Amino acid sequence: MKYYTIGEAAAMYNIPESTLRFYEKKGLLPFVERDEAGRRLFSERQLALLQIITCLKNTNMPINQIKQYMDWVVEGNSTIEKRLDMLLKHKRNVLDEIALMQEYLKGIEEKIERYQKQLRGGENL
Amino acid sequence: MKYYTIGEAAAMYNIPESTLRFYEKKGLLPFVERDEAGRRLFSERQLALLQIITCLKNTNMPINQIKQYMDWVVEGNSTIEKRLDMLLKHKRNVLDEIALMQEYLKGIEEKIERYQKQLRGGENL
DNA sequence: GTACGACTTAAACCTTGGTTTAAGTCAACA
DNA sequence: TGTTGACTTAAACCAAGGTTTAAGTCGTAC
Repeated sequence: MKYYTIGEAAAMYNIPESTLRFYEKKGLLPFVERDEAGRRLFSERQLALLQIITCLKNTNMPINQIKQYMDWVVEGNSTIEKRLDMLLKHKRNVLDEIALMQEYLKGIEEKIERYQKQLRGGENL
Repeated sequence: MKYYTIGEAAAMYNIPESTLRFYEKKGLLPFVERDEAGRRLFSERQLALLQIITCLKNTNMPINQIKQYMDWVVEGNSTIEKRLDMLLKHKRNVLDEIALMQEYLKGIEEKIERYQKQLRGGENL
C-alpha cells in the first residue's frame, strides 16, 4: 500500500504538519503507522479519515466530538448506528446554523441598503 | 429618552451582563451613558448598536473588526462609505462561508448515505 | 564524514472571546 | 439602621484550537 509522509499529507490537504500531529495526539487520526525511524506513515486510510475530519471541522464540529466519532471508528462496525446518528444530528446543526447566519445576514443587508440610500441622498445635497 | 439598566439590556438581548461590559470595554458599544451612581444607561441607540453587533458577531465577524466599524460610527457620517464597504465585503465573506459549509456538508451527506446503505444491507445478513 | 532537510518529541506559548472572582458602592425597603 | 439586590471595577481565570520552540534523530547527497 502507498504511504505518505506527514509533509506530503500536509501538502495534499493544505494543513500544517503541526496540526496533523496535534490531531493525531488528540485522537482524531487513528491507525497512523510508523517506519523504523519512528516517522509517521499516512496511508489511504488516513487520507480518507482526513477528508471526513476536514468536513466535520469546517462545519464547526468541536474536536472532542470528532474524537468521539473516531473512537467509534476504531471500535468497529458495531458503532455504525451511533456514527450515523451523530452525523445526522450534525447535519441538522449545520443546516440550522446556515439558516441562522442567513437570518442575521438579512439584518446586515438592511443596514447596507440604508447606507446606500444615505449615500445616494448625499449626492444631491 | 428611555434608558435601560445593563440587567434589562442583558435580558432583552439574552446576552450576559459580563459580555455587555466586555463589549463596552473593547469599544464595541460606544456612547454608553452613566447615572450619578456610575451605573450604565443603555438608550435606544445602544440597543440599535447591540442589534447590529449581534448580526455581525453571529456571522463571525471578529471583535476587532466590529470595533473598527464602531470607531467609524463614532467618527460620524464622513465614514459611511467605509462602513458600507466593510459591510459589503462582510456580506461576501458570509455568503462564501455559507457556500463552503454547504460544500463540506455534501461530504457528510455522502458518509451518511454510505452508513445507511450499510445498515440496510446489514439487516439482510 | 559532515552537513542538510525532513522528521521526532514534550512543553511552552499564543489568540480569541469571553467568564469569574473579589472587593466595593449605592438605592430602597423593613 | 441595616441588609438585600443590582450594580461597579480590575484582574484573574478559562477553553478551544492550534503554533512555536528546543533539542534530538535519521537518511542522503556532497
